[in-house]
Amino acid sequence: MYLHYVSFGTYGFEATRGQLLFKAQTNEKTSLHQRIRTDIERRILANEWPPGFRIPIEQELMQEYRCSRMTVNKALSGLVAAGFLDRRKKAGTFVVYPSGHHASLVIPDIRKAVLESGFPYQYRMLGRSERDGTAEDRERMKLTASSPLLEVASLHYAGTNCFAYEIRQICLTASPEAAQIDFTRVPPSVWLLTHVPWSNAEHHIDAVALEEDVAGKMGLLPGAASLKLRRRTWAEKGTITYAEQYFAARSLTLHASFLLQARNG
Amino acid sequence: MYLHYVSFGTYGFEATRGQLLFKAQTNEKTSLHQRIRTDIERRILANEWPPGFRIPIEQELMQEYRCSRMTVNKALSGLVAAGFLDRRKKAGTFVVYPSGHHASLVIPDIRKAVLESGFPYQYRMLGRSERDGTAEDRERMKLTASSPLLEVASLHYAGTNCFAYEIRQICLTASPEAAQIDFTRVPPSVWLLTHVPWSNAEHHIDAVALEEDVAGKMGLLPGAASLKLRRRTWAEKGTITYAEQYFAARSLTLHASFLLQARNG
DNA sequence: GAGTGGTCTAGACCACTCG
DNA sequence: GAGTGGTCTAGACCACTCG
Repeated sequence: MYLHYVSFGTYGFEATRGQLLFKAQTNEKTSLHQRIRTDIERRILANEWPPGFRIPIEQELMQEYRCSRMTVNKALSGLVAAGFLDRRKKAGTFVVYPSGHHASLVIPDIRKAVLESGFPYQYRMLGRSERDGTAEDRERMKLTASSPLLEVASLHYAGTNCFAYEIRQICLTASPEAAQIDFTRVPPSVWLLTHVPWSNAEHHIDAVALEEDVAGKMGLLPGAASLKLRRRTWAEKGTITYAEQYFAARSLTLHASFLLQARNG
Repeated sequence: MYLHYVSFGTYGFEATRGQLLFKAQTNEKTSLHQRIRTDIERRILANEWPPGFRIPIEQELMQEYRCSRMTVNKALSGLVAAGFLDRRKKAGTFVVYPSGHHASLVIPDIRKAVLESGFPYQYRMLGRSERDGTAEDRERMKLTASSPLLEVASLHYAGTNCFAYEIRQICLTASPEAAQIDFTRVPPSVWLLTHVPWSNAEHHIDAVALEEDVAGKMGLLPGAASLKLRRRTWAEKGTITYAEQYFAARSLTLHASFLLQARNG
């Protein structure tokens, strides 16, 4: 029964679908479960199977696509993970009602963002201090215990213009080696990325009017519009670092595209 | 060989791991492939298997976890989709070097965002017009052909404060019914969400200083900081709508959390 | 009770790509 | 050439939940 898709019949609706899928296969070398998934996704996006619609059960799809249950199941599981379908035992498989928008956001590396804008990148450390974490620090870093922190303030330039101001706290309990690093030469983000390679992050984005001290450091007027990014980064052992970055208005645009994942709920 | 995990031995490293996995199973009723996935993910996050590391081949993992190849494969495929692993035939399976940050962003429904802030929500349409799309419209809406557009400007209030100003174009070729809708009563976003339920979207986020006309409509001073969201929405047949939304500074914060999907690249 | 999905197995053939 | 992953099958047992 291998290469079963070659032996599709040529009459009836199911045969037609089979033919179409086979053509797609010869062109793109996609796997059968992938083609089934794409086909069902297309029906949903074209509103042929609208939200709330109960799609055929696995047994019927097995017949339509002439394949085993595991293959249909793989396609449907992907569509569940992608938020298109909801499956309930006994009840069946339903097209999800979309709610709100979810998107996949690329949080740019500042250096990369500057270079992509066509300007030379320059980094300058403004200040560095070690101190014990305050209650406020523990709150925003979600630390359970007090910890010494390393605080680094820095500026990032695109050519002669200030691109971003950054103030960052690094938890020295989680990353004691950070105390030894010369952050006048290496931006903390770069060192952290190579030092703590696998981590989770949580971001908050809003627009603010710059306060006088930050505006002064950035060479902008107080009250200037700025995109503010707050990021907490953590790994297995807890929070590693918390950073606040201020971008001059229009210097940075975040792009977020449609995200299949987590679309339901 | 069903319930094979009950019959794990009690000596040696593999047996120990089996025991741990079994315990997790009895507590949480998670499936075997899910437990394998979580276990490998933990090893990666704990840097036990650092970036670049070649993890054991499927045959070895089958032995370690005492299961079939399909089960191991399902776990590993999930980790590939999540961006943790990279698989190459003959070469093996490797832990990915993370590059940049990706996050899952929730794009809030304005009405929902206002109500969640604890204020009553109010909507007011400012203007409505039909016109032919200009070259600029076609550019930002990515329309291939000229089309009549419906343009709706509106304000969204949180209590007595302006929460957002929105200007939206709806492609009347894609959604001719929109011409008949009374948008003084229904916000376009609400009508579109129920009318065109499955669609894709692309967002751009930046901070701007409000220009005089927009600031005036929002009851703010010119130059005030604002989070600007541009969204293009499309489905099978092409672009449906393009919207620009201005949020008063600090009225809206976007939250983006770590996204496993698409972390590599 | 019975329909439906969730998961797992043992085995198979194959494609890719490293060396 | 050979190691490794990619995919698919046919069948099985089971859990959930609808009615």
